[in-house]
Amino acid sequence: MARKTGSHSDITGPRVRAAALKLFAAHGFAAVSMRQIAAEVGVQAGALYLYTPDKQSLLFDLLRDHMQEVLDAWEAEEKPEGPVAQLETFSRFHIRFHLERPEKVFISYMELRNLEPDNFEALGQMRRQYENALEGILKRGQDEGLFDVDDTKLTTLALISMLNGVTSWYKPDGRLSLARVESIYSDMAGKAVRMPRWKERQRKLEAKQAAE
Amino acid sequence: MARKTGSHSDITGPRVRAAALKLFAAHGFAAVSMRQIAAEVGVQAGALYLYTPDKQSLLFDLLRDHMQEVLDAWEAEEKPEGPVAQLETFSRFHIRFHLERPEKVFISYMELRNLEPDNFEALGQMRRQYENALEGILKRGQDEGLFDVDDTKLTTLALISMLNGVTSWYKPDGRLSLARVESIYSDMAGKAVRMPRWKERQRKLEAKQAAE
DNA sequence: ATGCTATCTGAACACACGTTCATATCAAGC
DNA sequence: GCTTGATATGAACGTGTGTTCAGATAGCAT
Repeated sequence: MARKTGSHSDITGPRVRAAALKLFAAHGFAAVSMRQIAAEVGVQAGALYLYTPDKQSLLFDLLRDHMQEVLDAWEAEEKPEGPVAQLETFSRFHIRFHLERPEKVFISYMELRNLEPDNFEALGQMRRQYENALEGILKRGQDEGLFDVDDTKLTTLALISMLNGVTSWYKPDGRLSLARVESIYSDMAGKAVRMPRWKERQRKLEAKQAAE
Repeated sequence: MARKTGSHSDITGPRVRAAALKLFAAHGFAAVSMRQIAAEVGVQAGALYLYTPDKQSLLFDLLRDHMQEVLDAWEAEEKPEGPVAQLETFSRFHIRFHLERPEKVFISYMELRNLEPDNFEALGQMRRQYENALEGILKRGQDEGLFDVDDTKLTTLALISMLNGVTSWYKPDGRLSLARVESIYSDMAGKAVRMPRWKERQRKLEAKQAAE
């Protein structure tokens, strides 16, 4: 018995990806079998190969599509003027976007090592592109004397690590609302890099003295 | 041919754990076979069972021993007076300790889900104990008006996420020295939670006005 | 009603898995 | 030198793996 009513490629295809995402996130790529994925979809294992050439592609497609989504979404995000406001926008965007897709984020940072070298490299490039968006903000802020950052590359990674951490404990029905979490994190990020007022005053003072 | 010269339990046991650690960190628990571990040690798969009851215990023992090491090391660490200095000590300790054991840290945060429920729970308790050390510092700092933290629990997790992130990019022979990384991170952590001076002044002002 | 094609089944392939165990080998104690 | 016990082998067990494929089924076009 094949081809049940209304069961088409357009339906099964997405369901395969959804099942793979769910199971990879829960148990890890290596620990999930094609038969488990098939069972989740309600199909035999052989049928999966109508929708993916192999297991590895199933993982890679999920990761690549996710990263593309992140990049597109950040591209589309309305950006305010000035590094300080932009950093807040980035922090809030990152938290919100990632909390809305916890499983994709999870596998994106967990399963990279299960990718074959070529696929790994492709993903790494996309990730670096995203990191550069944040580093650009930090650099501009530093040039304008608004941020006090020792090393922009390192700080970028530190901030992203911090923001990513949210996915490992946040529960939608937990103690804190999404809006609250957004605020707290973007606050911490801002404070971690902002030029302290006393340092700014000192800088101006020194500039004055040097001019005399 | 068994029992080669000088080949004893005292030698092979640690070598088994070392091989398991190395391979689990590189490819993930589920993706590593007992035969691979045995090959790394230079022994047949069957011999591993003289040193571990099963594969799961191999993982759990690694994770538990690591967490115990962390807890003991922090216990032994000399702590200065005052939350501000203590936070710096904690940050520096965390960075240093974890960068010296990148593989153990990696599997500690990656392979938790491969633990059976009981083992998972045991590990979670140890981890919470460590987090409480940091949260204690934040709480005292907040009580003394030195820190400006919205939610100590959330901030604890955010800081630890940030500090942990270092393990995913740091290379011992890279651009930045361990000492430099320590400084940058502990600096960011401090700034992220410290009470800003203008806010402190405002607080004192308001207290004065309320007294009138 | 018939044929066509997209969709799926179910069995099979070769291989790898974790684990067990009878057997062999060596180092040390008497 | 012989026995003993710790340490290892290597084959085997049953189960599960990713993947392939001939054949079955069902909806659509004619």
